[in-house]
Amino acid sequence: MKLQQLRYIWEVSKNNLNVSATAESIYTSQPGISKQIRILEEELGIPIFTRNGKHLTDMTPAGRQIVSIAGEMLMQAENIKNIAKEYRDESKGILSIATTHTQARYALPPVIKTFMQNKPDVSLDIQQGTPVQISEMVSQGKVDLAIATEALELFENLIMLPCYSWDRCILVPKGHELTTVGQLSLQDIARYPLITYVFGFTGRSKLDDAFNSEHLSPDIALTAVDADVIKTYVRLGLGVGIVARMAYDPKMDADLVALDAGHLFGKSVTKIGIRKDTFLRGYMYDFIRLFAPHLKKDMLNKAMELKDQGAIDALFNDITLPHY
Amino acid sequence: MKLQQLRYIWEVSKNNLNVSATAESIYTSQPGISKQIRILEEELGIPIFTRNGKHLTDMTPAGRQIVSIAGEMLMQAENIKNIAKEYRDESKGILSIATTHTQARYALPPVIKTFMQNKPDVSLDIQQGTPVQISEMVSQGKVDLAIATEALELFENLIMLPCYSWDRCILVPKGHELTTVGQLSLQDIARYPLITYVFGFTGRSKLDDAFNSEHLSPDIALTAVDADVIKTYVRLGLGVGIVARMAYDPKMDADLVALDAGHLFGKSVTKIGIRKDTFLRGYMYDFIRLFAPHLKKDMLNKAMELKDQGAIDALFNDITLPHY
DNA sequence: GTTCATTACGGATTCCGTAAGGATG
DNA sequence: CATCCTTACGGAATCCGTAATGAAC
Repeated sequence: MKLQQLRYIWEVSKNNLNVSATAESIYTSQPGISKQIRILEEELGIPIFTRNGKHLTDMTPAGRQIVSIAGEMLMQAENIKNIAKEYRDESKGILSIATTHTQARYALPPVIKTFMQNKPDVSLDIQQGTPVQISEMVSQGKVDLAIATEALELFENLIMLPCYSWDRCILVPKGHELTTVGQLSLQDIARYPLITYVFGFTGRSKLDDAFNSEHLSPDIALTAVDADVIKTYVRLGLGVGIVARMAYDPKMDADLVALDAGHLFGKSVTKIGIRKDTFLRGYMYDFIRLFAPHLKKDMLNKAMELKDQGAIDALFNDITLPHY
Repeated sequence: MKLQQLRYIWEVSKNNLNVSATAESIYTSQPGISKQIRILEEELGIPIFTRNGKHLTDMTPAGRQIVSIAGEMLMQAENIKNIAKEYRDESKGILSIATTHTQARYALPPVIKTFMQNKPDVSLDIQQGTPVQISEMVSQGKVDLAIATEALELFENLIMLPCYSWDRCILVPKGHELTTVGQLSLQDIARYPLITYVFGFTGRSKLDDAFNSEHLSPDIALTAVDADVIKTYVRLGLGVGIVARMAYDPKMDADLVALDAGHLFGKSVTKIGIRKDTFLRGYMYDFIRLFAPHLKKDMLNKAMELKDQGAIDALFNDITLPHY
């Protein structure tokens, strides 16, 4: 059994059982992979993949278990390499983060600015995607961290660390009728066409829940994946925007008014997702600490050791998160 | 990075950093190991071992972490092989158990007899040793299971499953004065020279605790690692024996009298120790079930998933163990 | 002087590429 | 017939043994 062989079965399983595509994605030859898989199956004495003639059609039950363990082993191999890198030069390295537009645009900039000043030898790699995409990326080890409000819970090999809570505000152009209403109600808002996030983005589900629980079916006129787009259409007078509060910038958005809506939709919590059993490099601790000051190194270690999300959540029970 | 290289550093670390001895123990050449370790260190860019000239003297901090992960990876490689074996032929295999004389001689025979009848294609390999030795064996993956009352808690990569509780009895020759006493007290016993287990064996510590708490310092005339030896000396009239109750066989030991001593020393619990994250073959579940009927497959899986001994103990809180 | 790790070197094996072959849909 | 996996084959790299070297205790 070779690590290389384990990598091949792992990669093939992540590429829809297509060996040719796998070969391309990892820059090697297709017969090479095919051969090594055969050798491994030979050594183990069982097939890992089921074949129909010359096509891989599925995985055997044993194959599934084996591939899953292989995945863990590959991660541990990465961990060993990272430990070595950390001891070689703890200031140098790469920090790759997958996140959503909302975070990258509104929550991360100050953190990243400070981080880059503090750790000039760490190069930052920020990937952007949908919540599901970024969760998958961190789950497969393609990035070190994911930062998101949604979807992280879908991958059970991740642990989630609460970072900050936030609520929403209503955006209207200056002079809009709603600015004259005191405390807004859902009914007030539901009278207007709404512009907000696409489903699955930036706490959109909380928003739907709130309207549903009051049996309102508002007119969602337009949805977008990010607040910049939403603001643009609010400016055009196409409707009332509902965005995360941190997306409203009093200076840049002086032509808009942000009305309080925290009481209408409740708080959402943005979390960092990390793959269980990952070796964290020193600068990763620092970055996390910058982003969420309550996540001190020992707190983080404690959370990483607990493999159970319930136990991790309990850890944070009596901590008040920063709120925006 | 090769699995072979990881195996080498792991084995060297388990052989007092002696490469020559390691080479012999795993039947390969010493320069081969030396070379591969150098190549690995070269690839990682850091030393794993510290050297004084040509002698390995210690491990670097990074090396310790790396070797520890390497150990986990090697276990996972074993797990993959075992999964394959299980699917190839679930009836065939080897079950290796490390245990103490007391278990092998008194607790295991009926279990093993039944098991061998049920699973004729599984060959049993019973290793005997001191509690510390057998705990170490299972901790290093040299056997599948350890069965013992003591020492398992010393190795933190093991989980312990309570199997049965037992207490002690006092052995005297027929007609001995003590047989006329009704309910025995520690004082009664402490008047005679005692013959019992060597320290570290078969719950010996509980025994010392009991005497200490009454400020008695009995005359321990003779200690032995097993009850058969103890009985022999009791027969010679050299003293009063204190052994585990299951070591008294009314038929074979008809010339001796067993006096109740459960109230004097309290219960001990015999446990099965298994390395965390081990893949258990089907017949292993069956064996454990035979030995400890309350350890059903789902119960066992639940316990194996919890990595924390405290949580495992909680699982068994409301279960009454079989008692001997 | 014995124990122990490293270096040197050669043969066997393994790995991985290209090219050709055969099955599937 | 386009896609995809397997087989065939050859060159390069790797692995692992023996023998020789040199440092540590």
